Amino acid sequence: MFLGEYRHSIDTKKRLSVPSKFRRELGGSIVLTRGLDLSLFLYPREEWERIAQKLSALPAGQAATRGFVRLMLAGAEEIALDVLGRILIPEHLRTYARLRQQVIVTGVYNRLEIWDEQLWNGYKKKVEKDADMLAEKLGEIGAF
Amino acid sequence: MFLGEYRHSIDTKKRLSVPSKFRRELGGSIVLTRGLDLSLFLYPREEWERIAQKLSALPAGQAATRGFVRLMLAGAEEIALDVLGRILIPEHLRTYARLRQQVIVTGVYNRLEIWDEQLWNGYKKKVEKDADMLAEKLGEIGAF
DNA sequence: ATGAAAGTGGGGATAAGTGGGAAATTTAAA
DNA sequence: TTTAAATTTCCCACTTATCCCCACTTTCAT
Repeated sequence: MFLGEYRHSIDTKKRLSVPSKFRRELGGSIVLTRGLDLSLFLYPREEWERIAQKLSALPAGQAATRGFVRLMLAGAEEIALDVLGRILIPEHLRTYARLRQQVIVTGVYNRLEIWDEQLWNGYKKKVEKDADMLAEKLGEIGAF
Repeated sequence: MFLGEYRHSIDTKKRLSVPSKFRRELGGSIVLTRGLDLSLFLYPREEWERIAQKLSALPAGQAATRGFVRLMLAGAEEIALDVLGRILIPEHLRTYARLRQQVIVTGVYNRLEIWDEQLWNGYKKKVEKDADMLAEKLGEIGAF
């Protein structure tokens, strides 16, 4: 399980160090994808294959579903860590997530998320505001 | 599994580089076909044969189905990569997909898609608008 | 304080994408 | 049938991006 929040920077060559704590669990084969809320998701390959299989099994007849599947699959990239544990972030994904130099890498259960630092801070603030409501929901599902 | 999004250009001789990442998996024998939503599909030969078989197995009773199947099968061309990994796009397919100079080549699970850049950008925007619905879908299938 | 590990930065080799000339082939026209 | 035009194929060259390697700095733990 991935846990923790790290502040890293993207260098002039579009490289980003994956926090060393995560590298072992990620394994050698990694998939970087378009995530939710303007973030990117990083999965170990096996985990991603589970998702890709489900996506590809959705009915291709409906235009909306087709578009969705297309966006998710085309928005994914199989990438590799370089010798020093860095990844190269493709242009279209960097654009999608509005990544600038400072980014946040967080562990979220079965994946990592990559956020632009400012978006992350804004998102956190917004979520904290809703904390009370969230607490209620959590109670409902029997957490805590 | 084909994944990713690449921006390439068609040169004055109607040639298009296939992203090198895809070449190995495509193999030597390739089929280029009229796709859905004004794109072209590119399949490894074996994969295409599977699909052609499915298409031809559809009930031919309904005129609409018959027409669709005919269009898909008739629009297919077997093509080859040149020494540098480029394909030559036949006139009628280039016209169908409205390809200009800048095109996007995407990996979508078992095929590649070729889009005119502007059409692709417009399509992405349209699909992204439905992000909320998409997120719900994601929850439904247990992805993420 | 010291050593080891992690993050950051950059030079240079290699590969990929792009463009164009010229030979070879095909098509059309005379 | 021959000639001319157009298209395709093969080849080579240029530019840009990616990969590999090394080195410096910072952080953390001993």
